[in-house]
Amino acid sequence: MRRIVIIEDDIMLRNALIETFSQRGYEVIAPDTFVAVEKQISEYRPDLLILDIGLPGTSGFDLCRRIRPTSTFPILILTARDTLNDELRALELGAEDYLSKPCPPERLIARADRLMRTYENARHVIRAGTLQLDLDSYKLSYKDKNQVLSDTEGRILRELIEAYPNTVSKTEIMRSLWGGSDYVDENVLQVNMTRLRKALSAIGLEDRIETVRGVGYRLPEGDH
Amino acid sequence: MRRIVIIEDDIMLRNALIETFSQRGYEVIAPDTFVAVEKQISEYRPDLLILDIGLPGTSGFDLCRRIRPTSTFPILILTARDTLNDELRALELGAEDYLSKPCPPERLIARADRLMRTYENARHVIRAGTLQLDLDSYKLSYKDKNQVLSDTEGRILRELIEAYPNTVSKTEIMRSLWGGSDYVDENVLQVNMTRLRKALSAIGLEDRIETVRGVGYRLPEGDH
DNA sequence: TTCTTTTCTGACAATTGCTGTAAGTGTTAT
DNA sequence: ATAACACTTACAGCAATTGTCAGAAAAGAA
Repeated sequence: MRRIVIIEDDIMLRNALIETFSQRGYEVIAPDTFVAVEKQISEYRPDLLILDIGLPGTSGFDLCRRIRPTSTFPILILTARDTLNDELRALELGAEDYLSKPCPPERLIARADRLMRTYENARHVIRAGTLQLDLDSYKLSYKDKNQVLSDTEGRILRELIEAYPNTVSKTEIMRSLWGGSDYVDENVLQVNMTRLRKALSAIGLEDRIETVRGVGYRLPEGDH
Repeated sequence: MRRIVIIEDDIMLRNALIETFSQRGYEVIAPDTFVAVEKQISEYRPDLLILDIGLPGTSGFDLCRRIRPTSTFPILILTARDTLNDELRALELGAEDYLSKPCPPERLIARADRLMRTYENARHVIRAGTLQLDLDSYKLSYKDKNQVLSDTEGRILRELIEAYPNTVSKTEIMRSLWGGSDYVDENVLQVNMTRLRKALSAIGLEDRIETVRGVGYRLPEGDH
């Protein structure tokens, strides 16, 4: 069952949207408070986010900007603000579609369905900025370049991406991949970090992983 | 450089579109005849297809229907037909976006850019009906299921998908993968076909590959 | 500047997965 | 019934992966 998160402050419209999509067999989550909601949205791991722009205490533009760097689900803007500039701004911020209210339910459904279908393959992809990792194949994509990682390399990079932009401790990585360091030498992590860094270099991602001495590793934020 | 194919019968509009996108640095191909044009379109391997609906001798709907089963590029409909039913029909046939004329150039560009960005990862994906194969990782996707194939399995399936729904001869597959049968036993193909079929079965694709006795193999059309 | 701690690197060997060969079985057409 | 074609399983060799080892390099503390 696919999950849709709806961020809409108008109570009647929100309820109508919940009804529209629930009847179509979607699981719908529609928070009624919107401050600092982006963490919740990411945790819900929706297949689609339907987002209004005018929200109390924040704006859909701000939410979009904060969500996009790590999300792999599409964002559909549904708003009463009908100017071309607003539409262009939303698309620039990473929204996939921009619809004006009022919108006939069948049109909204058709566009929503199409977005979820297009993003079907992104369900197993995680990302950090411009770097994406497919969790089934450990294929790493960055700009026009791709690199298939080995299993161990892929699992390490996954830990870093899922924590982006925070630091992951060596202890946590050792626990996740080898169940701790009781049965393997701790150097196994450093050796595989070297191999992973070499693979990243092959597609132009030199120095993408930062060592935090005495703690672990992280993918810094920035122009990547 | 990204390539855009434009299918538009109105000469002035076609030229305006060519100018709009060429100035943005895209390679633009805009045929001026439209009968049996879908084969050309597929051969161009565009990053985006911009398609009118009203065309002499055919319709954008028909083109869309014929192109979609094997394409991995997005289709953006640009039309004067402004009814909700036409939009729904186009989306149903697999179009990714539907814009009405007249459309401000900056809006068209923004939507086109967003589609090409979304489809960035599809540049290395080929498909046959509902079956998709990533050419970098040989990850096979079918409905909600995925399977990473070995190198040999992937290369064989690629031959079949690229020829879909036609038959590929055993000779052609042998030539493509092993340079013919001078240096390997011909049974190598049957053995690997068995392995490939086993991998397809793992994700619900029993009997997807059809043997054409004395000739080769093919992926039939149908409800797959 | 020196010393200690931490991290990195290259080489090697063991393990695992891949893949062609061989032999036998099954299917289809004559 | 027979021949031709296709499929399947097991085996062995090869290639890729991955942990260990030893030494080098880098960073921080004294």
